[in-house]
Amino acid sequence: MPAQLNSVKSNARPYHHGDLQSALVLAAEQILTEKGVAGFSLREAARRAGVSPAAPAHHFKDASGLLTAVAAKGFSRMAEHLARAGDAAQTSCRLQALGAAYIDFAKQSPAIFSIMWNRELLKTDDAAYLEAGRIAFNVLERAATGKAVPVRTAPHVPDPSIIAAWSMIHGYARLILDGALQNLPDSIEDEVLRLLPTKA
Amino acid sequence: MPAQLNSVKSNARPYHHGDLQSALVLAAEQILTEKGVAGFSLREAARRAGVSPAAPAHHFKDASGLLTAVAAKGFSRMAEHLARAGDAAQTSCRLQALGAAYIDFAKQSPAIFSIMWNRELLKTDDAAYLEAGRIAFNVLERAATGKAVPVRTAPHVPDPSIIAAWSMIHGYARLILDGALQNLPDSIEDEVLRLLPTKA
DNA sequence: TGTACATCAGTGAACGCGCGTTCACTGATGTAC
DNA sequence: TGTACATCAGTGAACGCGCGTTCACTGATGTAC
Repeated sequence: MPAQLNSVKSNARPYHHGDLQSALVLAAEQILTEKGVAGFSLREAARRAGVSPAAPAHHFKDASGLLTAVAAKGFSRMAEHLARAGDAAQTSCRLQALGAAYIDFAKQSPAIFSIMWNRELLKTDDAAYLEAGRIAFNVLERAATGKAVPVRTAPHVPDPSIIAAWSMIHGYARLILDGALQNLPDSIEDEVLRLLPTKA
Repeated sequence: MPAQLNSVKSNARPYHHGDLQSALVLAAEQILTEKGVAGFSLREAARRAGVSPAAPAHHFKDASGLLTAVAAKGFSRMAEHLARAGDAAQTSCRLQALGAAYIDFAKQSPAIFSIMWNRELLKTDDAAYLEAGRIAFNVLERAATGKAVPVRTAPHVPDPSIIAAWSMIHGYARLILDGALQNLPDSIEDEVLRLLPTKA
C-alpha cells in the first residue's frame, strides 16, 4: 500500500471507531454529569462519540443497555474506591473508613451514584451489573466482619449489623445528594460514622 | 332560568372544572404509580383530569411545578403517618415505631416516596415543599428526643444521633425500593431497627 | 502467501410519535355601582 | 336587585423539537482454503 494513501486514510475519520463501546460509556457519564438523568439520550451519546444515531445499537441494544453498562462500571469503581480505603485503614476503624469512602464516592460522582440505583432505567437482571454490585457489597461486608467472604459463595444471610451499617452509610449519602442535610456543621459526617453499629 | 336548560347544563361537562388543582395532583400520583417517573408528562396528567393540555399552566407553571405539589403532599402524608405511629407507641420504642412507619410509607407509595427526593425534577425552593419536608423531619426529631421542637424555631443543629438514625431508616427504605435487599429474611427489618442509635 | 467471501461495525436519511408551549379565543364567575 | 364589566379558568388547533427506531447500504476486518 502506497505511503501516501496510507497517510490520507489515517488522517481521515476511520470508518470503524476502534473502541466505540467505551467511548459511548464515557459519553453517557459525561451527559449524566452535565445534564442529569432527565437530560440523557442515546442520540446525544452517539453524537458525542462522533457516530451516527444507529451505531450504539450494535453494542447496547438501547438506552437502558448503555445506562446499565454505566451503572456496572460505577459499581466497579466504587468497589475499588472502598477497597483502597479499607486497605489503608486499621482494623479497628475499617468500617468507618469504608463508610467515609462510600460517601466520598457519592459526593464525587453524584450522577453516576444516582444512576447506579435507578432500577427504572436499568436492566437490573444484567449479569455484569449484578456481579459488580455483588462485589462492591462484598468489600463492605468483608470490612465489617473482618473475614474474607468469597463473592461466589452460596447465597448467605449477612449479619443484620452489616445491613444496618450499610443502610446508615447509604442513607447518609442519599440525604446529602438530595439536599436534605444542608446547613449542618462539617463535623456531622464523622459523628454519624462514629455511630455505625458494630457486629454484635 | 328554566329548569330544562339547567338540567341540560348540569349534565354537560362544565366549562370550569371545579377543583382542577387537586385533580391534577391526583392524576400525577396515578401516573407516577403506574408508569414511574420516566413515564410522567404534563399532557397525560391533563388528559386524565379531562382537561386540555394548556389548562395545567393556570395552576402549575409547568411539569416540575405539578411534581413539586405532589412531593409536598407526599411529605404531608408521611408526616401524618409518622405522627400516628408515634402516638400509638410507648416512649421507649417510639423511634423504632417511627422508623417502621417511615419504611412502611416508602413501601406503600414507592413512586411518591421517590419523587419526594428527586431534586432534579422539583422546584426545591418552593415554600410549601420545604415546609412540608421540615414538618416531617420535625416529627421524627420530636420522637427521637422526646422533646417538643417547634417547627418554626430559629434554625438549630439537630443531635448527630438523629441524623444517624434518619440516615439508617432512610437508607434502609431506599435500599428496599432499589431492590438491593432481596432474598433476606423478613426479620431483618426489625433487627435493623433495633440497631438504631439512641441519643448519647 | 493471496484471494474470496462472510461477518461485523458503521452510515445517514427517513419515519412517526408525544412532548411542551403558544395562540387567539370563549365561557363562567364575581364584583362595583 | 340588576346590570356592566373585569378577571379568571378553560378550549383546541398549531408549532417546532428531539427522540428512538428502522432501512437499505457500505466499508473494514478476519478467516478458510
